[in-house]
Amino acid sequence: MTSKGQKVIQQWYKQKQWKQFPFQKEMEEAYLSGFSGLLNAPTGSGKTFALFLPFLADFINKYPDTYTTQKNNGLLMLWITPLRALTNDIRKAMQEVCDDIGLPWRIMTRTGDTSAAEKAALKRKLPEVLLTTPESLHLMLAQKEYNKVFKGLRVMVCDEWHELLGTKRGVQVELGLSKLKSLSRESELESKGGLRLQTSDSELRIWGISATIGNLEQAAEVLLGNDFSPERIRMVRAHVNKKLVIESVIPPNIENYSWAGHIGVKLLPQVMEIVAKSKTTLIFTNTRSQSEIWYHAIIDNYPEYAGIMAMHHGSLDNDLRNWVEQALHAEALKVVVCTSSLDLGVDFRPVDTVVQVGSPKGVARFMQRAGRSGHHPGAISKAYFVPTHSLELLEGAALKQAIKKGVFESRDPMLLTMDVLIQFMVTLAVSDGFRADELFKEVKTTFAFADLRRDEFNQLLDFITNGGKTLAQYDEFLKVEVENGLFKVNSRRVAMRHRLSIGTITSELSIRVKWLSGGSLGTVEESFISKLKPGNTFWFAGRSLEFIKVKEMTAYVKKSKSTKGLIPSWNGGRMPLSSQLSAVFRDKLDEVANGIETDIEVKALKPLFGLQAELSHLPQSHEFLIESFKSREGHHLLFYPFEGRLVHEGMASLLAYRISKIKPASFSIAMNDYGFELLTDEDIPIEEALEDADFFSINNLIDDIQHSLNSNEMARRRFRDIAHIGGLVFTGYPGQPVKNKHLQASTSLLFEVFNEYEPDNLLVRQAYNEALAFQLEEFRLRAALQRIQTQNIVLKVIERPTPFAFPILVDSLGRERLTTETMEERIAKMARRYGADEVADKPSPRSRKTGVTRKKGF
DNA sequence: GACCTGCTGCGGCTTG
Repeated sequence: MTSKGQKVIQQWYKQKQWKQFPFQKEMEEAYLSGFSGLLNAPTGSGKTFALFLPFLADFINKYPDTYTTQKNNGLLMLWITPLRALTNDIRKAMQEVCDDIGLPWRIMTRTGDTSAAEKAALKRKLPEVLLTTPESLHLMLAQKEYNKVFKGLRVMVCDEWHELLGTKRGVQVELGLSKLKSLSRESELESKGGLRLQTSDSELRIWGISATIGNLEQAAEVLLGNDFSPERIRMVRAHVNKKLVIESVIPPNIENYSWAGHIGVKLLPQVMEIVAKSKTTLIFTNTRSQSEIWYHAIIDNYPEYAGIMAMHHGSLDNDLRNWVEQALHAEALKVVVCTSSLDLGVDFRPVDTVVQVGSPKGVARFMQRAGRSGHHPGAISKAYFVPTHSLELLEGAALKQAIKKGVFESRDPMLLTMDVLIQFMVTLAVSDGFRADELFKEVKTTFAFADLRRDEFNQLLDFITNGGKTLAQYDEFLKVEVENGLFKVNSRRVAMRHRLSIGTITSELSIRVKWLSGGSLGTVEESFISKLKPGNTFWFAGRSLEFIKVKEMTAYVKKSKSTKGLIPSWNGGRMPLSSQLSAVFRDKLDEVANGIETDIEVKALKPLFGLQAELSHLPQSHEFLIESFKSREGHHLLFYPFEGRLVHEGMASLLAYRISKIKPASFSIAMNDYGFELLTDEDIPIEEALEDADFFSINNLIDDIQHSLNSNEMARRRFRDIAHIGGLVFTGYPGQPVKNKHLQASTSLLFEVFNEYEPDNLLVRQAYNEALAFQLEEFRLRAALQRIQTQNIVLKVIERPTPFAFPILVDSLGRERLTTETMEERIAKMARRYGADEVADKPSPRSRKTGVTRKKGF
């Protein structure tokens, strides 16, 4: 039997001359039967309509009168997206449907872009559907009488949930939802009449929309929370078979292609051939600096592209980025060089080709990017993989295989992030206040805080009211007052400061680059600008700029004619090769070692692998290769776990520590995504170390790690963000930021104080846990060690660097130094080498070049 | 024989 609502929708489809999406029926059935759940569908598959239309049908069925007589008030649907830009597009699409079927609804957005007038209008009369971001949702929860806004809510949708899951923004969504769920239950009890006639179906429904990830079931669990019974949950899968063609660009002369490097401009001619025969191409690079370099290289060598080429990355001014996006839409551009900044967002129909320069580091990321091309239903996505060094070409083969086998990375949800919870508690205290028992119960329904203990919760309560054990004497930290059991912020100043700092995204302070004549180009880092002298030229935003002066965090520039100049680099996150892609990469390597040569990438790499076998060994899956050689610089040991650079970093420090227990030594450490190197100026007793069954063991792992690297420093860095999110430091009023150094110093000081006087402080504990989980990838490190223990160790003494070793030896910038020797021993050793007088001024050439200090990030 | 990495995302304006 077809309901009235369904009929209206079907008519709409007919009017549009659209076919129903294949998963539309299933989605409709699930929604109309009152389920909550997760819709697994890629972007561009019509997922917005798939959810919005059943929602409309459901409404029309239940309130046919309202549908025709416009008698409706209040928010019915809340739609959360991770991107401001998405809200506008979706709003338009929804409004069109409503207008088409004659439903007099208002669809509105509420983000940081929303003007004060619009916000006022929103308050005066609530729209039926509101599109927003996690941050804006929390800002609404920080308003007085927010319960009135949300009490009639029927459905919450979280779009692009895979993007938020696994982040603190995701936890923010979980917490916000828990509040809305409990509001819905309250109003259910109160409601008599109005729109909430039938209690049975008035319960809040929650739907997530997610691209395919490795843990979809868990994604649904996290979104819905622990109080959702499984029989009310549905998973709807779109099964949209998007045709994807992947091609690796093979360097013409593989013998001469560089063994190391990350830029890849050597293959510019091949890439430009692809660009020439495509309509519109996106060239994805891994770093902002790399996109500047590529843009520069294209303009230099293919000047005819001036005017039809653009660049897009996160440090460019918003106006510029918006212009690029519009120009893409309008088919005014032939090629855009970009970073992940174009991973998501508005659909760019004209794009028919995607080029990925360098390793995409993960299967999902590559799929996402490839999907930016051929965005019409039924169109083919075409993606090219461009290796930046020889061995990386094998990743091309691995990517193809992973996609064929349907391997996807998981997004692990974050747990017990106390900083986010503190912020949420103060948010509620700022608006209408909260009661401890009720809030504890609500918070426990979230996946993130399912294991939160009451004593921990009490610690947080104490923290926001009394500053905890440590900060009790500072007024600054006494934010929340308790009146008759109600936790509430009474100070207007505290409330305002809190609203100013809602959110979980923290960022480094940067220098804005502006023309002398006004107009902003974007931002660069302070460290880059400090390298420049007035009159120097640098390249940024695709232009040659002359640096004039710095004033109030702004670098002023004017146009330069010089074709040479520094290109800025930015310090961003370090993405390791994902464990899934690493695993397929090892499989491919095993095929190579067994002489299987079906992939064109493997065929092309034959000379390289031949040389590796000749100079050393090609490890099969049951083997673990270690290479050892001596040079002027000292004794080198190279290990190849193929587990991504973060794991290698931890493993390198760990093994260095374990070796140094046999014989004290100072190690220099270098690593890439495939392996790592230990270097010391004395003989390393590696055979002896390998005989010890505990060398690769996970016994005492945490202990040994804490001895081997500066976990304090790692936690301190993590603590900076935590303190920020937890509201322990104030970053200043908009437009007049607190100087970064002050912020750095005060979080550092707080960390010291806590560490010393309150080591069980929840935020400090969180800092150590985060360092372990995200900086060291402890879980993966364990798994890798366990795997290695089952493998046969193949130790090869080599004469000269192998194709495997070379890129690591080159990767000296990430070199770290681990010292277990006493200072006297080191001085004595250097004295023996240089003669006593010179010791003080002459470090070894290697360490001068690479720096003894740890790289930023640690 | 030859090199030199590190992404994205949001929000807020006036008080002490």
